[in-house]
Amino acid sequence: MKRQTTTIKDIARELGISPSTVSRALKDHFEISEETKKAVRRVAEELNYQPNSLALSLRYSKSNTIGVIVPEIVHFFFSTVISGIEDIAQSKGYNVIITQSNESVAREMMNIQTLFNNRVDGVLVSLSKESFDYTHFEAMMQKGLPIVFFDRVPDTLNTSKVTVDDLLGGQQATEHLIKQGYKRIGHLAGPKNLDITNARLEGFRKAHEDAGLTVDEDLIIYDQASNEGEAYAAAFELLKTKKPDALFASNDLAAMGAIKAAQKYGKNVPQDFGVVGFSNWQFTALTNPSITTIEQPGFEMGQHAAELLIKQIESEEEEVSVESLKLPTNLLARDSSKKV
Amino acid sequence: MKRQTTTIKDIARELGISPSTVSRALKDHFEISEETKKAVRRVAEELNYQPNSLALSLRYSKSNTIGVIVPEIVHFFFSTVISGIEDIAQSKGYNVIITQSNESVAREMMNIQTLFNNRVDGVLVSLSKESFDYTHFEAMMQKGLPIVFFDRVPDTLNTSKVTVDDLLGGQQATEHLIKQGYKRIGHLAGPKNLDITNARLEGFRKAHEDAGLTVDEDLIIYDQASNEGEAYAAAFELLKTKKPDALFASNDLAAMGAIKAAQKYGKNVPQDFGVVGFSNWQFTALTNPSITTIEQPGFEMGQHAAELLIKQIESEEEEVSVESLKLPTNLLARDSSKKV
DNA sequence: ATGAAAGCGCTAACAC
DNA sequence: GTGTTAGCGCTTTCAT
Repeated sequence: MKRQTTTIKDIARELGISPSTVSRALKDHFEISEETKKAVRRVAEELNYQPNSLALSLRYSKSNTIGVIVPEIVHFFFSTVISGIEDIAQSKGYNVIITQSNESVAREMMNIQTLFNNRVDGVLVSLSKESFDYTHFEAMMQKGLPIVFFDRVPDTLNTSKVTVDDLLGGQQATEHLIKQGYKRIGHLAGPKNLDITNARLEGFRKAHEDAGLTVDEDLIIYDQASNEGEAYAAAFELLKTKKPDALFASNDLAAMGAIKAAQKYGKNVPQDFGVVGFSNWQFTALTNPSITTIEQPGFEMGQHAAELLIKQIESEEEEVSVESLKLPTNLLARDSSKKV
Repeated sequence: MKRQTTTIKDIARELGISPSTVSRALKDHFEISEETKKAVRRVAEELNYQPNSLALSLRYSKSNTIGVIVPEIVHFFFSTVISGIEDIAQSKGYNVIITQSNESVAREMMNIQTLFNNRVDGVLVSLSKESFDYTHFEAMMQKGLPIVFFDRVPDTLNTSKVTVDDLLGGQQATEHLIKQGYKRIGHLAGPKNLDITNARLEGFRKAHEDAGLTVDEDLIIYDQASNEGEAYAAAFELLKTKKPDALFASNDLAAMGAIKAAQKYGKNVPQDFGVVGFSNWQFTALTNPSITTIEQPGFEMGQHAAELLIKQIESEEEEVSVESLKLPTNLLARDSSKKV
């Protein structure tokens, strides 16, 4: 079925004037007589005229669309970010095209290419887990495509990024446990080579330092936190050999493992054993009242990333400004005071 | 920063031929000499030519983009549907623009208008809770915009719809409980005026009938299932007065309420009290091992909806074909056999 | 086998 | 104050 549309020409013909006059009248151009303007507006209304954005995009070489590449949409954190992106985009008159990499670099490369070909004005990217090489993004940026990264950002690329303040988060989490009276806090950390692992650990150390405590290095376990089972085993072993009185888990699955290990070990969580976990998955926070959660501000991240990108798109500067934002985390505390 | 692009003209200039020849060569037109084609392809490759999709869209009045309106993106079910939509769209060369209504009709009307103005080729819609009037969609459809509804569909509009087979789901859920040995099954139903409420109830009755059981109407509670607290109260009251041995909850929050009420009442779930709940939120299924869940096939729904829409978009017919699909639900059974 | 020209819908410099 | 024209990038009819 053919779509019926009225164009500027239709209005012009109707009124016996030229298309350019109509165009100007619709934009309230100062050289057009009030009379003509009124007439044009009336007819436009009558015929239910809607400007053709495709024509505009072509004319201005600007699509007013931004692209997004996320590892997966079906993920609480990323869909929250998308929501934040939508929020800003909408308010600034941009459409949002969502694509997902499914954690594959190949898909990621396809996506960025597709988005570029579809003339998006800029792209927001959170890297797939496989992405250690960023040349496909670099190439696009060199072609003049503005890209802002969020959450999972490239370490080397000189570009705008929005991330979570992991140091602060690590500190908040640890402080919380210390405040509850816990002193021997185990740490189920991520892989040693990851920036976030180290930032969170730094926060962990800082909190200890601030409280006048020393960190027992034996209580830090690296790279055993990628799933619940692994974390469970690591936590149980830790409990047996090093007797921590609380656990800091680097993600929510690890936190689940930690809790189960503590319970298995005879601990009462959260009454006599504290667990705090980073989460971008919301499940822990919502469903497990025993875990104190460090919440990642997804919506705000989306907002900030979109704002940065649009600023870059609309900037006249030849030289792109590079900004790095670190958003504060949020502590969702549970009542888990250690019984003294 | 200006975006550099090579156009067909650049290739033409480079080779000293006309743009139209280049265009034809690139489409492997039979009247172009093999020699020219080769040269064109070579230069296109060299200059990294990418067709301008905006120009194409304008030329063909087809954007190869479909719009989506969901109540909210941050919702397991809807993000799953979106994922399914992406899947099909991608494979058929369509972009997807996502918008959310945030459960407001006003936003919904804005969204459909925006999408229309942005020349999407068709739209997939799941209605907001506020939407009982569908004239804004009807108007668009009359203008020739293909629309396919999914999950929350309009009852009156004559249009393609994709939904879940609630009757089957209700039946599956009930059968499951009956098979476990439960005989007095309470039913926390939705509002009486909703189609899904009645379909699920019908399945509930059918399962009873098939098993030679009669339904005790007193065990059916309407419209007290919209949140956990409400459901809890209703379930507790039901337990006290009507002594059911199992509960069928019309959604996952209600299921949570039902479980808590049963536990409060001294029941052991799932050992001596069965609970089954519909879920499009996944939380129950993933996190509460006591609830048997009727899963709604989100991904498949997205796929089917997108397929239907694209078929409609690409159909040459003047008359749009209206199809209604009901997708089978999936029972995620838990081990909750009644101890006999 | 290839080129010139018109047009998708809109805008803006340049007429008058 | 309004019309004419050219052009955004591409395709396609009509010439040659």
